[in-house]
Amino acid sequence: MDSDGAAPARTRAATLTSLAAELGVHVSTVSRALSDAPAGVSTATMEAVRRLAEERGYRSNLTARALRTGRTRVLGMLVPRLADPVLALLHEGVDERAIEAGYTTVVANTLDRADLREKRLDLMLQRRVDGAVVADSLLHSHIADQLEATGVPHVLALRCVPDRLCVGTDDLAGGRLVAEHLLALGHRRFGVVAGDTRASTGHERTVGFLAACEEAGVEVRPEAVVPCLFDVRSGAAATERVLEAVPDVTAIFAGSDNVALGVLGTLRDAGRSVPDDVALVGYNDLDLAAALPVPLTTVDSRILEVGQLATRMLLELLGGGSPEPARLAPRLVVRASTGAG
Amino acid sequence: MDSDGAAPARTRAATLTSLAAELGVHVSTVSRALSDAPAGVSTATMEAVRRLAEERGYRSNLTARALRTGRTRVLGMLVPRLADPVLALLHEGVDERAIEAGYTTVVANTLDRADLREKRLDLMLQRRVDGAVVADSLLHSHIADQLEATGVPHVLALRCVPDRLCVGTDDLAGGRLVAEHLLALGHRRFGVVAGDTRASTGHERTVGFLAACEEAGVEVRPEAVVPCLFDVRSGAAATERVLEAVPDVTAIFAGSDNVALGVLGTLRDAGRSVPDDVALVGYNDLDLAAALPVPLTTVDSRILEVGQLATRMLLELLGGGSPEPARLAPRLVVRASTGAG
DNA sequence: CTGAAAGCGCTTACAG
DNA sequence: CTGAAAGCGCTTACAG
Repeated sequence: MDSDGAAPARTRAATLTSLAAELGVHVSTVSRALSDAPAGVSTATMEAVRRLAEERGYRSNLTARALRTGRTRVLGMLVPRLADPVLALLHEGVDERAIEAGYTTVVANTLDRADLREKRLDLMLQRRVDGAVVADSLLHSHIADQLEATGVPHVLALRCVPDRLCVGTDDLAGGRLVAEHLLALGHRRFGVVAGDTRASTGHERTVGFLAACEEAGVEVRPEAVVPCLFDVRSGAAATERVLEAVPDVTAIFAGSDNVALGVLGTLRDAGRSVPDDVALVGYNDLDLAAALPVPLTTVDSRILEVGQLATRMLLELLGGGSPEPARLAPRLVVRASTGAG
Repeated sequence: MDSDGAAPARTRAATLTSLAAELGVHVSTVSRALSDAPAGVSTATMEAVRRLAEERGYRSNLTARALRTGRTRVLGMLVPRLADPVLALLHEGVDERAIEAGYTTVVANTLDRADLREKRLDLMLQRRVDGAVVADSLLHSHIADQLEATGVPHVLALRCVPDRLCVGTDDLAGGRLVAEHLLALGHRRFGVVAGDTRASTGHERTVGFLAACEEAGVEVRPEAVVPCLFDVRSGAAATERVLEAVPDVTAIFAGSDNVALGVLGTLRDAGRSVPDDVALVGYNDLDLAAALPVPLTTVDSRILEVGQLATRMLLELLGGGSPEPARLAPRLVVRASTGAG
């Protein structure tokens, strides 16, 4: 560390004005010469300006530019929790496309708490984000309305809300895929560790699953469907209740891969093996699903694509377009946890 | 979506100037009345100003404030990849403390690639971040020097570099803990799936492990130590080489829990069970370690605390202080994958 | 092709 | 306690 004593007096950063002064031209000339699409600037001055800018290590001040142009080129992103691998992946898709388009992404954890969400959203608005990707919607909350009221352009991602611009996976179809797979294998006694049914994801996956069961004439008792948070611990606890409700369960549908990990732990502690005693299906197809000692059958929910598409739609919105809501088709990925392989 | 036709002409956002005009006072008065520590403002005007601000939904423009004050109150964060749960956790610690202190965090993935790192860092500097937390350092790269050259205050986190302000875990000690644990269990034939040894984390964990083995008079052949990336797939591939080098291996040290997941997959495919045939130890103690069907012995590397501390140090730096580098003590967490329980 | 001016929204010494 | 002015660094019509 600074073992060489006091930091050297940091030289003031170069500005358009300082460059202009040094070159003896007007600041507006420098601005034009350095702009992405230089219009009406002689090649000679352009070269001179760019050379000096390079030499002085000039870096444009995006704060000043934002104030002047009224556009920050910053996109906000609201997520329940970025440390959840599903949201991390979504963020990756969003950020990738944002960067490509010259935008910076700012992400905030809201932990599905209204108070935090409000604070973080407020801060984003103070920072004047040009738009927002919102991935923490709950079905019966007012977040979508609040957002609408702020007037900031936004698109919901992953978790949808009726009648709102949203991009997600078709979770109803995903739930159906799981049920059809398990029914085809001959299973009839089901448990559902549903994940968070306040969110459209957990809700629709469960509804799709149950609908397919009903159509097949297979009853799933209400007590066999237990909601929980989308994390390992909560999934493990919910599984205990499922086992109480359906002691002779032969197949469990978990609302996410993380939840499935919790299910796995509880089954292990209960002395039941997968898939011999109980078949297990997760959701999302995270990396870990394939890596588990017993690879997990799951549904590829195309999170990365959802993130990319959400950004594309948001940018379209910012450009004055009217993007259509979208639901990507989920894909069943069969592995050993349902007896295959 | 906007089924109700064209968006309503969005009313221009309130500004200090618009509030001042409406109240018939000077803009500077409004600014003072709304400041966090209002100095020299009558209670009457303060109340009037705040009431109107509330009514008009005034939100201060942080972009303008930043330009004026020369401080953005934004902290940058450079990580290899946020979708890696270790970095996601680090970010959580950083962001938590940053928010508390009134700062916003901006994070960028550099994928351990020099070109991306340079681009993302440059963008951060154009955004005039007040400081940066750097978690993507490599031992023999020039990133630390480049950062120093930019003059932006920064602290390295997790991955350290000699003679630089850094906060991380004592990975030498962590590697030793693992070796001592396995030696005490009687193991003598080791494999190391080291993770990325270009980073201090992977490097020091391995060096600590080998040093403890050597002191115990136990030889670990060079071919038994295989570096890889800190992800599942790369860990799985490296394990194959370890098994070739030491066919009768009885214990494997993985440089991270994710790498351990890869090891697990390869052992499974090779028909070797954990812990009966091979004992396995990971590193980081992510949530998934405890949740695995065979719970994973690992080292708690206190990632969240590292992130919190890194921010604390950075803020201290910004305040003119001279924080000391820090290395948190790691803790061994013994579970079934090494035969316990 | 270049210059001069205005202004984005704020804060902060400086007067009074 | 309040007002008036300056200025952060930029961009963009408007002249010439």
